[in-house]
Amino acid sequence: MGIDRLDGRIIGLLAREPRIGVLEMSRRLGVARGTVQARLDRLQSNGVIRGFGPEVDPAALGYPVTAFATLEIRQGQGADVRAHLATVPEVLELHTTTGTGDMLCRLVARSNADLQRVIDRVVGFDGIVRAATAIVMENPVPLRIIPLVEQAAQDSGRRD
Amino acid sequence: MGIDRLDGRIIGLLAREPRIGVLEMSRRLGVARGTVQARLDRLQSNGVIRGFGPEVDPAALGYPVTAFATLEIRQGQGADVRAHLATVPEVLELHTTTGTGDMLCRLVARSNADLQRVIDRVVGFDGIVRAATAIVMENPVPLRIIPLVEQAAQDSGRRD
DNA sequence: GCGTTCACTGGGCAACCTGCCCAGTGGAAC
DNA sequence: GTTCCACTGGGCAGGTTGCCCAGTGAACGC
Repeated sequence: MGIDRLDGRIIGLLAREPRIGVLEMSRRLGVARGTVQARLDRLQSNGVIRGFGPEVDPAALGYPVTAFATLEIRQGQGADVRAHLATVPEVLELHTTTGTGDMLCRLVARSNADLQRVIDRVVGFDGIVRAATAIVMENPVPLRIIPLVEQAAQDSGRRD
Repeated sequence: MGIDRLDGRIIGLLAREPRIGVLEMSRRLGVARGTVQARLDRLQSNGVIRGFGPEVDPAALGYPVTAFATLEIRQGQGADVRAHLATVPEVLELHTTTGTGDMLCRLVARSNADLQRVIDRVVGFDGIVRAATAIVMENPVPLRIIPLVEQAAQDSGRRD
């Protein structure tokens, strides 16, 4: 567990120019191609790099509205609620949490009006007692990982 | 705006096998290579596909704890708070929202104890009045987009 | 000290894919 | 009917990948 500075630079390069290729990376980093290849293999088998899936923008797909819903679940209904929410395409992610609610989910919708439909579908299930929804207005910091990668690379002066 | 079924299948293929390449995709989808290439170009210039950055797992990086913090901001301090939070590597994303809080941010930390340090750093800023934190226990639905893509592809029988 | 292990280097090879080009076809819109 | 557009199927040079190898140097255990 943990990454060193070279790993950090590899991830940084990939994040900035995803289509860059192993050869070009080795040139930029000043190391042999085999080294970059080996590092990449290790990062992937480590699970540090989970994959290279396309980043799809829900807004461009016609779903410009994002919201977070805090759900309160009836005792013992957790599994059913999870299964139900997994069937709703507009539910982009779901977490179970400590705190006031029991679950937190990220929703998208075609419009504010459409959000009502989505929420109705989400809460239209027996195990859900209450839902509190917060609509996202701005997204000053979009989901990012580079600063954390750099932090992690700094923290460990280790080789692997 | 919007995608058709072929676009949906292209995104689906890419999501399942990100390293697949245009040629192999064209074979699987039974269309000409140029078609897939043109579709991909369009999806990217449309902004539907934002990129192909590596998906990095914070847990594998040594940050297994995730939390969501709802922040209450002093009037007129929004911009300063945004700038402050952007400098904290453990802040993975930040949204301004309607509802009880003014902002919602996703945090990671090395441990529950470390989370205290992160929260201290987050709220150790003048413009933040109050913070409510919910620690994530489980993540039954990890961030996903495919179901929504399929929904969007269904909805439009359109060519583009 | 001494041998082993491991990561990295720098090189080479065939196979494959990319980016780019082209002419031809079929359907839809005007 | 004409034009426009997406798609097809083909070809080409250049670059990249995946794989292999021997040699080097540093760290480790004995």
